[in-house]
Amino acid sequence: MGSERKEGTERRFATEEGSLRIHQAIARQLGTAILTGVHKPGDLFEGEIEASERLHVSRTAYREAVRILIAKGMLESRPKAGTRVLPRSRWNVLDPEMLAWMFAGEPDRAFIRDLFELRGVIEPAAAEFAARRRTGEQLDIMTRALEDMERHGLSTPDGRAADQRFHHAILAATHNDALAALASSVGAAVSWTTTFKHRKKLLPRDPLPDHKAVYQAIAARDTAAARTSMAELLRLALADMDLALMEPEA
Amino acid sequence: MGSERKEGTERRFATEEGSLRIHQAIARQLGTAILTGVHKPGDLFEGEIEASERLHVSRTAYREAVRILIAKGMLESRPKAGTRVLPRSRWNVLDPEMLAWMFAGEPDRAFIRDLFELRGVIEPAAAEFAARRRTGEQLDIMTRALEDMERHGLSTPDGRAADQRFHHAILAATHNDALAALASSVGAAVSWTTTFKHRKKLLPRDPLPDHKAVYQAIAARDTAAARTSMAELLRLALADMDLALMEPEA
DNA sequence: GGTTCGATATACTCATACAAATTAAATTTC
DNA sequence: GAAATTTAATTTGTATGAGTATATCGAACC
Repeated sequence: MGSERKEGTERRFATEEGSLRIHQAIARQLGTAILTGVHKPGDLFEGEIEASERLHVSRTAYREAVRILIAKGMLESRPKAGTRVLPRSRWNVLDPEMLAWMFAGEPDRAFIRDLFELRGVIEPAAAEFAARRRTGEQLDIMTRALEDMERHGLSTPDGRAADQRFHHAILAATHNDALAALASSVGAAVSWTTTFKHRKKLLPRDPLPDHKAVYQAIAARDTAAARTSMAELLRLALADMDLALMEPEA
Repeated sequence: MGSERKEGTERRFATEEGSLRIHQAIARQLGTAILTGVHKPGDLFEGEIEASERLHVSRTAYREAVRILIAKGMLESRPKAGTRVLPRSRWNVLDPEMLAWMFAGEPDRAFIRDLFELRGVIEPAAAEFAARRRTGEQLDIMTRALEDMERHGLSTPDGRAADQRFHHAILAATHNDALAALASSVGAAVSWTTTFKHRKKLLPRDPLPDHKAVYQAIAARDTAAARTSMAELLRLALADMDLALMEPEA
């Protein structure tokens, strides 16, 4: 036991695109397992030696993976006590990487609802701040994003990326780092919306006019209009979303 | 070179309270250095060997520290390219641990302002949701928190902890995990408010009536009143805060 | 029954060796 | 001479084994 590790080659893990270091791959694997409920809060992990052997990685790599998850509030580890999953309330569910893990698989519907509710709270206010504080450059970014959205349409990845860029630009234009930090969370919700709606083949409404209304309000520095138009955009998006979430899985 | 490591004892790092593992202590040290601008975005770190030797820790421990900071979006590392500080926009500034590092030292005033603005966006909405969805148990928690606040006063650590518990309970009562994840961010702002005001010796106003108004609205399930009373609480707190921030450092 | 104390399991730290990956330079080729 | 290709060098990444520190559990002891 110990001479079985001699190949020494091909130690990479494929993912959707590109490859990850081992520790990162393990972190993703464990993180996903926790998010999907394989390991529940309070559950105790096996020891480092067992775990690393079972996963066919070194203790070093495994430990670094665990460090990552601890940094995200998912795990806790103490000598003798072991490594255990923390209560959900301690997880940094807004962490960009964690959101990526969630949305790589089939994300929890309740959490999508929560994320949408958060959008509803954040984005109208953000739009108002953006209307007040945006620079010319930031407006240019929104202009281009909107153009790209129109050119590619929301059915293409390029179009969806442009959609995200638009919302991201608004948050950046608030000139508030704390709000801007929520960009990835909002982005995850944005991307999921169109993905979901598209999968359901129900594109009942062209979202572009809504976006343009927001854009024009921000361009005109009309704070009140920015807020209300963004709220309206979200209200409609949420309605579509709720409709999609109601139905059983395709 | 190599026989100098023989003592083998007393390898702990003291902090305000308790002790940290080495990797965590290094992570805190590096994280704080980045937050205070010692290492700026784009800056390249020294190599792992140099760094770990300079800090008198093993490469393993140093690397685990770096993994933590990477997990929080502050660093990036690639073979040959080295380890460098990411742009501020990539930092997870809402991460609880990161907030703790910030507020251990003298936090950036601009960021405090941002955090307060975030509170202004989040908490009124949260109060409204809480008024609609709170359970009896959650209301009990608020009740006790308010009692503790009244008993201890905001000048004591116990009182301030109760203040945080109150706001935390409201976020929990939204039954929205995404909103609840912002508890630590809001909490940091809450705690800094009273600390700051107290340091300045300007306690012009008893914040308890404001809190009671919010509490009663939530207890009565009056969503509109919950929102407006929370907004009012924050408006007043912000006014005090701005006043304190205007003045030069004591 | 509570308290102290010791054994034990577990994560933590260290040191060293080697592998992989990426950048940069050197070389070839057109 | 410029572009593509190969080579080399540097840095992080992974593996392994030995030893340390610490929290928990159980037993002995008030």
